[in-house]
Amino acid sequence: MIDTKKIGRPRKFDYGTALIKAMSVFWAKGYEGASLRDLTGAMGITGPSLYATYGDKRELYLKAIDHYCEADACAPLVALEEAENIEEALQAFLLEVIHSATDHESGAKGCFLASSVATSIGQVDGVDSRVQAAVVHAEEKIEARFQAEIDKGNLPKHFPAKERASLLFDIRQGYMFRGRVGVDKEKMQNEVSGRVKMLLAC
Amino acid sequence: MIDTKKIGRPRKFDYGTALIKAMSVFWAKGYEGASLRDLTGAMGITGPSLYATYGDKRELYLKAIDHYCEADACAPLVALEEAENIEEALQAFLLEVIHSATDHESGAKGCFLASSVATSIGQVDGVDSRVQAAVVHAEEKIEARFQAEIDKGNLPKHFPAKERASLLFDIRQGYMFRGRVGVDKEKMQNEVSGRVKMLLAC
DNA sequence: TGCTTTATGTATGGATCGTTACATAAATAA
DNA sequence: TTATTTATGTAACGATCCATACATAAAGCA
Repeated sequence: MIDTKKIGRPRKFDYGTALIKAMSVFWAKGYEGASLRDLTGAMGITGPSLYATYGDKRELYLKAIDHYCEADACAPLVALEEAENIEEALQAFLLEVIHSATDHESGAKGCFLASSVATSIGQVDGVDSRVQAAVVHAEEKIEARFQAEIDKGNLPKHFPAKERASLLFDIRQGYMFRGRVGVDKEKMQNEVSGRVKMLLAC
Repeated sequence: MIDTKKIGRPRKFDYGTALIKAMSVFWAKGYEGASLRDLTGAMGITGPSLYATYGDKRELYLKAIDHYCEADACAPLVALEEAENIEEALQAFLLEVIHSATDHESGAKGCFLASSVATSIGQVDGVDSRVQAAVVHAEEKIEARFQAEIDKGNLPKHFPAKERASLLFDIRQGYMFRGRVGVDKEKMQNEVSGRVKMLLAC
């Protein structure tokens, strides 16, 4: 039931593609560091098109954050949920984190939320609640995976699911920061198996 | 041998105090978000005084980063090194991290390097090397503390000092990010003792 | 064919950005 | 005192910032 026919002149660019380009600019340069010239240049559109389509700079920024939360941020969580057993799940989660921290297709390093958006917390209306929601959402997903393993009997009943979930999320932040700083990818990968064992120890 | 007598009109403000004020502004607003108006206003000086004393905006920024690395960033490391035994050392380190992430005297939240400076990596000349050096320095200090305990026989010879050092640093990053986001301080403190046990487990 | 609707490109608005001349003030040195 | 040195405050510079007015172009609808 998607009505592709719309009144008026059709836009020449793709909404989502241009939004991803905008996200890349914000990711690399931050909110204040990303000028309208940078944004329109990367998006391949003019200023008035940007304002007509996305609103002002702040609204474009919030839309970029929402896109990151829906697309990029959930990739490790998907890997966590899809793996067969919990050990493979944690391994896949961390490897996906390292991958996105060092080899993101946009060329930007680290985590968009941790390395760029965090700077605008308390500065740009609407950012705080989004970042807080992203943290809660991720930790809940991780905890749910642990709990599912407990319920299936693969982890002991007294396994501290909540504590380990927040620990895994903190480890994620550590990897993301090191990715931004430029730490060698292989150095991070070598640590993964040892950390997985720790996360599952009782 | 400090020669307090200097030729020329003496400056009306204290170099270090004003630098800390500048750091607070950069910390809260980021490099691009901190305008010269913001900076001079917080520092209590005029534009020309700022340029004559610290150089341009970028040089002031780098001086603020250096100050943070020498003063604030090392507080948890000092706590780590001064504590009697390794368990108390880790506890003190993490509590100091949480304290600085949530109750820094400047009013800013999180870690200056992780929450603000990270955004300017690859954007402002001189930032990359400073952040990389800070990471290496911190991990070396932590590893040295572990190694000292191994040498004293308080930790087994096969204790993975390097891996645990980088893990502790990643946990630090996690706490700092959550401080920036606004996670409740007590929630973080409650996790500390459990994490200390994990960090020392073999 | 108009009429309406939406998107585009040009061109520019006022505000703020970082930075610097310039003249003045306050200290030491001769 | 006079000369030298350094810091201060005012005032302004060109550049860039985000945002928008305006006229034009391209679609569906009547």
